[in-house]
Amino acid sequence: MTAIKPLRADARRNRARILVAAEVVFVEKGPTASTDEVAERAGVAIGTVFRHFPTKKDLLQALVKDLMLRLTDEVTTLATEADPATALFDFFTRMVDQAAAKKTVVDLLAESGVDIHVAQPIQSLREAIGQLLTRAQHAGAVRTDVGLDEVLALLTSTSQGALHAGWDPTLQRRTLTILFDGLRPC
Amino acid sequence: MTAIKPLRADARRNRARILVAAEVVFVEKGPTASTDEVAERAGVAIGTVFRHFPTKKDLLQALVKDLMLRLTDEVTTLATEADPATALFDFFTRMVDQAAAKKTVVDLLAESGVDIHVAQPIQSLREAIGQLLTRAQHAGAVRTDVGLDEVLALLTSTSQGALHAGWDPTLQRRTLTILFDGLRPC
Amino acid sequence: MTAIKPLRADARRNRARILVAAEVVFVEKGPTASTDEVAERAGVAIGTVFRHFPTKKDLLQALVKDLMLRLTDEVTTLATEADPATALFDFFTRMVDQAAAKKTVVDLLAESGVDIHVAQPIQSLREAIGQLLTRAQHAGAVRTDVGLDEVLALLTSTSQGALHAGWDPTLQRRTLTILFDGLRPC
Amino acid sequence: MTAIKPLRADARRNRARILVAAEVVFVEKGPTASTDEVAERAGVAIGTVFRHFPTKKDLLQALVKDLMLRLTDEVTTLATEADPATALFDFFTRMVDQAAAKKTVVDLLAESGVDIHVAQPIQSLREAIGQLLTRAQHAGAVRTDVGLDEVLALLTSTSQGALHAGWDPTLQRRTLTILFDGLRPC
DNA sequence: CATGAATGAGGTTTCATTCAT
DNA sequence: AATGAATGAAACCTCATTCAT
Repeated sequence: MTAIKPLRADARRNRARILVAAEVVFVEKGPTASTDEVAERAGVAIGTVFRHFPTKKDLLQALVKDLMLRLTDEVTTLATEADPATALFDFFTRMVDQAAAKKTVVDLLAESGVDIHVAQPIQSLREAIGQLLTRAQHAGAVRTDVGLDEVLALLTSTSQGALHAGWDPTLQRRTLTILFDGLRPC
Repeated sequence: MTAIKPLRADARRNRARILVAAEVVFVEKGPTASTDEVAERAGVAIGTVFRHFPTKKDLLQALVKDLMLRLTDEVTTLATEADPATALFDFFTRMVDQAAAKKTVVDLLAESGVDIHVAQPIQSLREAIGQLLTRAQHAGAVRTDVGLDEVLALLTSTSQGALHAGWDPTLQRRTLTILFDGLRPC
Repeated sequence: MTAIKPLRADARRNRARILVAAEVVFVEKGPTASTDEVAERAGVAIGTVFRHFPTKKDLLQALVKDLMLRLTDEVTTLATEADPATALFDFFTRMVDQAAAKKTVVDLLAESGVDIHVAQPIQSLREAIGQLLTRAQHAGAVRTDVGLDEVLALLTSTSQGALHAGWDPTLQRRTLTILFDGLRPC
Repeated sequence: MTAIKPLRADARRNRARILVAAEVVFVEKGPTASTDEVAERAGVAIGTVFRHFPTKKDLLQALVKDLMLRLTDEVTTLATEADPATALFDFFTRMVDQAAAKKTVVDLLAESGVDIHVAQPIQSLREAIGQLLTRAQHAGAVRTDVGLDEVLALLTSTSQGALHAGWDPTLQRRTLTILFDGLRPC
């Protein structure tokens, strides 16, 4: 149980602005973009960035954690509210779309050799996606011999692939179609 | 048409050693590894690296070009000698295996924001893979409504995905199986 | 004549705690230790340190002043109550002992380029030691051609020397013995 | 046995210039002076300083080592050529004089928390001074119950003491006189 | 008065690239 | 052509000091 110290209003505001700025900057220039640039974009001084994230690594990790939490929320909603037969495919599609629009932080993480110490958020996401899969299988929309690991592997691969040049939306659909056909019972 | 100046024997030897060293180093540490380290590993002085490749970018591009040529050779052989029905899947599998073993240079390229000026080698590779695909389709092993672009997209995605932690060989096979099922006629 | 504003009870308490903390921290890490660390050790916020001591320099100076006052007290007691023939040597010995135990603030001062504006406390200490010397000379324990300046010079030198590695207590005694022999009449 | 790689002429020249500049700068401003300033004074770029001394610590240590070597030379000359009865006192006096003229690097070292890894040069110096002492004792100029450790302790103390404000040359002589009286047989 | 977040100059260090040897 | 020292911009990070809460 970690007692999280409540931050002062301005500090919390700055923390948020830094994370937003960091996402934008790193998405644009990759994880080698300078911390200075993040600070400038966030409209704070460089020292403020380092007060909140003592290391660049810490900043990247916080970014990942954040993204994971947002994703988990989204997936959980789908898992409880959407049509089981299509929810997994919908999520898959949405994720790849997002990845294509901006270099995901999952990617940043992979590229910058950050040691993953965000186990818990990742675990939550994994479980949420697991629900999607199970429900899709119960609904007969996905083969029962497909495991969560394969789904995740395909998801991350395709998301990252979508980042690279030359994937127009049409190509994405066609690629996903092939994948989905592989996942379907027949 | 560029007239290629014939290099002195020792110069050509050095060029080769640098490329080998660069591949090893960048595979190990990612594209942010220092050029110094490449030089040391190649057993030459840093100045020699820059004489052959005026820029780090140039070094990366040469690496990509090199890899493309090797891959094209391999694919061409498959396309003319192997069983049409399985050649595409074999190649696909082999490529993912290699990617899992070492960060491919395709990846390096993507990460370092290198402007792609290796059009020609890439084009050759593309065409060679196109042959594999066509022959597989003629042999009835692949759906005829699948295009070369989708195949390439899936190939690069999966290759890059294979780099990331947690893909044991078994997972790779299972993931590829799903993909291949998606590509097959039924 | 500076009218000293009476401080509120909590402010006075904080001031004292900061000084104690500063002595501990600077003794441990040298005068380059960060003011943050002093604040943390004192259990106050950084702003509180700067309210009491507008500058790091001020903090160092206050520390020196404090030490001088304590030393002067001690010497004055010796000068009025102890055996004249041994009081100087006793004091000398005690001071070197203390210096060996913890980096004196005199030393801190010297290292941090602080302009000496602690003239008055230093003057008092000087006079107190002067008394010790005079009385020792009257008692025939110290040569009469030795001046206060020399005594102070030897005192500070030896105190600082005692800080450096390799001065075990035995070596301190032997070194002081030589010094004292030099100070004695014959 | 460390094989010392012979440096290129310009590299050796730069190394020397950096050391000279460092001595000047650190003497003037203390060990907290910036490495940038050393570079500027040496007329080289900042990167050159760090090529020769990868860390500020390294630069300080090299400075110490250098000084030790020069001192050892000086002492050895005295030990073989000068009058045994006065050589020790001469050296002692000269060292204190130098210390008074410029903050010695021994002092810098002590202040900057540098781990001493200059054992060998220090040992040589120690031995050279030991010779001075032995010869002075044989010549009847120093008490035979005085050890090398005490002499060194007094030497470093007095040298450092001489750095601090208020030691005019006259005071130095008088202080040394007392010390020397303590060392002499009577 | 106390707090502690924000500031931003400045320090150390790295690294692609140039150039004298 | 090879060498490797020099360059210097830019990165990361620290810390004395200010100021809103």
